[in-house]
Amino acid sequence: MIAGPTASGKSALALRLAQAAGGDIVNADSMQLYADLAVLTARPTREEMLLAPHHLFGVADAADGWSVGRWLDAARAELADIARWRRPAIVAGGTGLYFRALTRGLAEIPGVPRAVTDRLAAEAGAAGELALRPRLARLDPEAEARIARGDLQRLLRALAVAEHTGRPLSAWQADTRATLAPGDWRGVVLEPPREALYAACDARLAAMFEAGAVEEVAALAARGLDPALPAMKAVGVREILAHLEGRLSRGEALARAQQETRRYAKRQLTWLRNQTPDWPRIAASDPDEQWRGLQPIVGL
RNA sequence: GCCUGGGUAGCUCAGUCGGUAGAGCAGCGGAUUGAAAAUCCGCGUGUCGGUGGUUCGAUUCCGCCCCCAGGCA
Repeated sequence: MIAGPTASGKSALALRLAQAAGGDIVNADSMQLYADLAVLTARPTREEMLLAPHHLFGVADAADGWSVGRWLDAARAELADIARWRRPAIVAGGTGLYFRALTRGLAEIPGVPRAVTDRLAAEAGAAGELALRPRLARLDPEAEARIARGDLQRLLRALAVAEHTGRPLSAWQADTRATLAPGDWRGVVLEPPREALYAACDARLAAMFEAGAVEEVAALAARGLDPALPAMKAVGVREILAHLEGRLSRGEALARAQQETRRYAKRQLTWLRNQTPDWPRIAASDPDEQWRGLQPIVGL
């Protein structure tokens, strides 16, 4: 498993490893899932994907919002398939929660119907967070205590699960078992110096604009999808949309998208630092150095 | 050269009737179990341009110097 912030070099390293080890690459990035966003999510190109088998890249439609659970099911199926061919699987991506679901597991909670979440969201809009908190405190005091004030997303999720399943979210979550056996995998984190990483983020966003990111978002916008869908919230979509609507110049949109990317990279670093402290680190930002750092870890 | 205004956090600025300073943005730290590129919480990070003087004490008052902007020559 190769984790790391955006623009740290995961894809290139995964490809190199796949070629050297005869392995398959499985995507662990929540946005590279969507077919509509090839440029803006820095998805591997067609040429790169021909160099080794790639799985779960661009397999979802933006109109269809995926979730950790859906990804986990798909990833398990792909991993089982790859194992059948006795090939090594290389899971690479930037979504920390996906790695967590794979290594530490994800609670098996029954799906909550759309009607329930819609109703709760409407209630939150009308009554506000403060009105819903006492309700959650009664149904799931543990979750209520844990969820920070203002975090409406988690509050509604906990409430939805408790009300719909009749069992507190914290109870479901306490049930979690690891998806993969501890000895079956190894993880590594790419952790380039902050300054180099931010420079790479900036350069890549500029390249994306040159490579058609604006046109890509224009096509996505033309579909008229629900702005609440995950794909509509990818970094850069919002900024480019503002540009297309004339609220930002192209240069301003680029600058803001670069800034949002840097912030995103920082959040990823925070996650990895605290959630995967036991995974070995590769601090280099140069691809060759990263490869040399990876070899002893995977025994090549 | 003269006049005026201004040099305070990375940036734009506020402020201190003399008791070592605070906003926004940027930045940093943290949380993270079906939206996770999401969502949320927390934190000022300073030779107050330099140098002398007055003072118990100067970023604040005074002198000189440097820099920036505008005006007059």
